[in-house]
Amino acid sequence: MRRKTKRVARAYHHGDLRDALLSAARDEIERSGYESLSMRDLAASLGVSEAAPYRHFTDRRSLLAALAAQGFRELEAAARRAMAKAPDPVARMDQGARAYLAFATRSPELFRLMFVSDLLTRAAPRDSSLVSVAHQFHHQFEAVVSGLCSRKDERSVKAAALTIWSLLHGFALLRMGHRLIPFMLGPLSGADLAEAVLSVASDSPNSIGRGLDHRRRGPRARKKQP
Amino acid sequence: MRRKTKRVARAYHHGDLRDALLSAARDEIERSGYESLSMRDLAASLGVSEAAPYRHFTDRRSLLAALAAQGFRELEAAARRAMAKAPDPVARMDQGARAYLAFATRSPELFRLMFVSDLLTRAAPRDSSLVSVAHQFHHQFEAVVSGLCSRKDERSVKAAALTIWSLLHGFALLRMGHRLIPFMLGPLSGADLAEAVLSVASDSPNSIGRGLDHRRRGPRARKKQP
DNA sequence: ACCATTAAGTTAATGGTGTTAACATCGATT
DNA sequence: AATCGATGTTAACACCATTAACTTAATGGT
Repeated sequence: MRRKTKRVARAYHHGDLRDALLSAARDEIERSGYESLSMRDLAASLGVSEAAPYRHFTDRRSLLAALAAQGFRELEAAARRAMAKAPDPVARMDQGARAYLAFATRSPELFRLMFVSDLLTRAAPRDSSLVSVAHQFHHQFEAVVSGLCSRKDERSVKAAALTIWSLLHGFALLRMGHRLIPFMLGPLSGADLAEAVLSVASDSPNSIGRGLDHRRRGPRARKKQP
Repeated sequence: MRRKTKRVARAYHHGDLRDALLSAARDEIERSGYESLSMRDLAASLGVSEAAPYRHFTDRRSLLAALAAQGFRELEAAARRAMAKAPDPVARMDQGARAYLAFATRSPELFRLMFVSDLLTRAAPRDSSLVSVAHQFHHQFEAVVSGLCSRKDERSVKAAALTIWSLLHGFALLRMGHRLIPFMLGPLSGADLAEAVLSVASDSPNSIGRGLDHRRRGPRARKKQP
């Protein structure tokens, strides 16, 4: 229904099916959740045969992976744009965090697909381009946090980055539980709460540094990773 | 495979199918992810016919919902047990948070099912008992955080609870991205990172209070505050 | 002791799904 | 102009959730 009917109204070749699939799939998952996306319905909605999508994506999984990769690129771009006009590192962090939360709010299902689906963790043929774009995203995030940290050693920065990311990430996800959230909010407005979270995010690099120093007895008492 | 073969080795009635289904399903989802759980395979693995499970669960969804509800009860019990011997509110929070993270580590797929699947948010016939047990869980969580807060008004407590929960929740989920995490960790051990996160969790109630006061300059600057 | 009821299994069928093989069409290259 | 590869189609296959209709066995009232 995109721009297909424009041409001859019955062209044998769609002309732009790959993009049309991604775009239609994206609309569809926001409507009904990514778990219930049906390849057949998708094809039908574009007026194309059941098997046509498989000329462009080997799998349903790979279509979803492409969607997720597109989401990562988009999120990175949005964050970059938001941070562009920030004067100092603190403002950069703040704007970046806002962009992250805004993305999760605008496209919750895409966000879930990117971060909590089994695409990145399960199944043998993991889409390598998806993995690389996800890594790239995290790299940029660490750079932003680094600007915020007083101590720039790798340990501190990585700890701070993952802590702040955890906070934003968890908040974004909890906010999606439509029925749960009103119960949790009480008299609090969503905006106020977001401010609270963001203020903690800005403060935390210091706490993290203190935390790491406080708790460690021996230089590196243990090397194991649970 | 439970205690079925004990009796007569070919009893027409299984005797304990409901529990057996839940138990087998739980094992299975931790092995292959909850999205790919198959009712047929499940039935087959218990030596029972394809339709048998539907005598105990109306749906695949409702089986998963029962699994999730069981998870909530278990998590709540584990947290309660962990917090039982804590002398003060700070220790309570710490122990509760550790129990939460430990649960997510021990049963990652069940955790995903409980918190980021579409069970609680999507679809018309939402399992009401699941919703209520989830609410109950959150209520207990708020009580723990309340003990940690200097200011006990509802606004502050709810903000603190959701902030701390966000942090733990996000960390638990990020830690599941098997391939992502080594990349994020760098020279940091997982245990050290957990300590950092936990220390922020303990500190944050104060930050949150400050955050809320600082940032608000709207019309009704304070509504229920002496 | 009988029998009706019912919970808990069974088999068989329905309809939907991802996916693939074999064939068809068309735009582009030679 | 003939060909060839990319893109689309049709017709299958295998899997899966779910349901209808039937069977078995245990239970409880008389």
